[in-house]
Amino acid sequence: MAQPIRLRQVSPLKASCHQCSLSNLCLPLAIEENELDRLEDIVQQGRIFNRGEHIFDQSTPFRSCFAVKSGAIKTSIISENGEEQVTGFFMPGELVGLDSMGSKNYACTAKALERTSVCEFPIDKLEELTGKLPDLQHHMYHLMSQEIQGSHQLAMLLSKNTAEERIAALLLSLSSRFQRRRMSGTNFSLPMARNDIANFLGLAVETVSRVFTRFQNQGIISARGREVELLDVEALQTVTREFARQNA
Amino acid sequence: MAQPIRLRQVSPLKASCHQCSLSNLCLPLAIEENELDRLEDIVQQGRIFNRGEHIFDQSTPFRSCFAVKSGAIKTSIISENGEEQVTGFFMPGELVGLDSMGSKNYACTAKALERTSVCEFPIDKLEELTGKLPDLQHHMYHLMSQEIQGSHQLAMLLSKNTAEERIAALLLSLSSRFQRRRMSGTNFSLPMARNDIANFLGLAVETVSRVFTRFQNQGIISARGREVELLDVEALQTVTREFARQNA
DNA sequence: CGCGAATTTGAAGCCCGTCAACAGCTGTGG
DNA sequence: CCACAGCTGTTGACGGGCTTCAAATTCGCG
Repeated sequence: MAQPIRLRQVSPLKASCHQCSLSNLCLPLAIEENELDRLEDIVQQGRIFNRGEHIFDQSTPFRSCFAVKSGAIKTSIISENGEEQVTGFFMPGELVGLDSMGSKNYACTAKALERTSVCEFPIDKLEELTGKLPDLQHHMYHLMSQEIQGSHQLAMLLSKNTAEERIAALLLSLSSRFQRRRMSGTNFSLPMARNDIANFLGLAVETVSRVFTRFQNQGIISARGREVELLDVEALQTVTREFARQNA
Repeated sequence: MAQPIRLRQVSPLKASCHQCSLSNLCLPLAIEENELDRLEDIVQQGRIFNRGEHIFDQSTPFRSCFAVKSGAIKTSIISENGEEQVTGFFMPGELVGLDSMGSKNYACTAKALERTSVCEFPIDKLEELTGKLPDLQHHMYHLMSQEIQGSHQLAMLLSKNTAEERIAALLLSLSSRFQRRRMSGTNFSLPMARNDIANFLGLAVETVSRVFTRFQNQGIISARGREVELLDVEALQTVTREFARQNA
C-alpha cells in the first residue's frame, strides 16, 4: 500500500492541471505546456469544504488564492458596523481572492454555498512564478481587471436598473456561466439562497421573491425553490435592455 | 542651445520621479532607489490635457496606464445602449487604466475634469518591468486589488445607503484624498459637476442638489457651486454610520 | 414527524425619480 | 456694454417602486 500512495502524491497531482476539465477557464489558460508544469508545482489540489464552511475570513492573513473546482462560493465584506455585503458568487473555473492581492489580509470572507472543492495557490509562490512567466503574469492582470470590470458592471446594475432588470441580469449571467461548463444554460439549480441574491443585488428578500413569481406568471421562467428553468431567454434579455430603450 | 536641450532630455526627466511630490502615492511607492531609475526609463512624463479632453476612449487599443500629476480625471463606461456610468474619480497620485490591464482594449473612457497633467506608462514596457522587479509587481497587484475593493465599497454604498449617506461618504473620501496631498481636508473645490456626482452615486441630479442644501441648512457643510467647506466632519461621519446604527 | 429557517404573500408608507419651472453663471455676438 | 442663448444648478409637486412590517406557508433537516 505504501508505494501506490507515494506515487499518488507525485504523479496524479502533477498531471491534474493538464487533465482538469476547467483548465481552459482557470489560471493555466493560455500558458505553454512546460509552464503549466511549473504552475502545478505550486498548487495544492483537492481541498474540500462543506456547505457553510469558510475558505478564508476577512482580516486574517492573506495566504492564497483559490480556484473553484466544483461547488460554489460566495464572497462578502462586513463593514465596521456588521452590515454584510455579498460581493460575488464564484463558480467552477473561477478564481477567488484576487481582491486581496498585494494586501496583508484578506479583503473579504469566502464561504462555501454547497460542498465545494478548490485548488489552492499560495500567494508567495504565485507571485514568484508570475515574475518568471510573463504569460502567467499577463493572465493574472487580465483576471484582476476582469474583476474590476465586473464590479463596475454591478455598480451600474445597482444604480440604474430596476429589481426586474437586476434579477434578469443575474439569471442570464448564471446561465452563461453554466453553459461555459457544457452544462444546461436553461435548466439549473441556484447555488445561493434568496437572501444572498437580495443582498448581492441590493434588494429586499421580499422583492426578489415577488419578481420570481412575476417572471413565473409571465411564463418567462419556471422556478420551484432553487430549481430554475429559463423558458424564454429572449424575454429575459429584453428585460435587461428594457431600461435602455426607454431612455434612449 | 543644443547642448542644454540634450542634457534636459536625459537628466531632468530621469530625476523627476525622485523629485515628484507624489512619488509616495504613485507607482514608485516602496521601490528601491535603483529600481526607481528603471521605472523612469519607461515613463513618458508631462502630457497635458485640457478640461473635457479624453485621455483614452473605451474600446480603443489599450496602450498605457496613466498617473495623475495634477488636475482630476473621471472614468466612465458606456453600455451598449448609450447609458453612461461614472466608475471613478482620479486625483493626483492615483493610477488610471488598471481596469484594462491584460485586455486588448480600454474598458472605460477617461476624461479630464479640469486642466490635467499625467505621466504615461506604456503597458508593454510596464509589464516587462514588473516581471523583473518583484516589488513593483507586488505593488501593481496591490493597486489593482485596491481598485477591486473600492469598487465593492461603491457597490455597498449604492445598494444599502440613502442619498445622504452616499454623498457624505463621497465628501469624506475626497476630503481624505486632499489631505493625503497635504491640502486642506475641509476646504476644497469639487473637480466634478453635480451631474457626475449624481451619476457616480446612482442618484438624480435633483437629489444631489437637495442633499447639498439640506446639509447646508443643518450647518454640516457650506457650499457655493463647486466650492465646499466641511464645517462638521464628525457629523458627516455620523451620517455615513447612521444607517448602520439603525440596523445593528 | 416536528421545529426552525427560508420563502412567499399582503398592506401601508416613504424615499427618491420624474416632470416642470426658475435662478445663476458663462461666453458670444450685436 | 448689454442682451441673449445655453448650460448648470436649485426648488417644488407628484407619483411610483421598493422597503418595511406582519403573517402565512413551505422547506429542510434532525
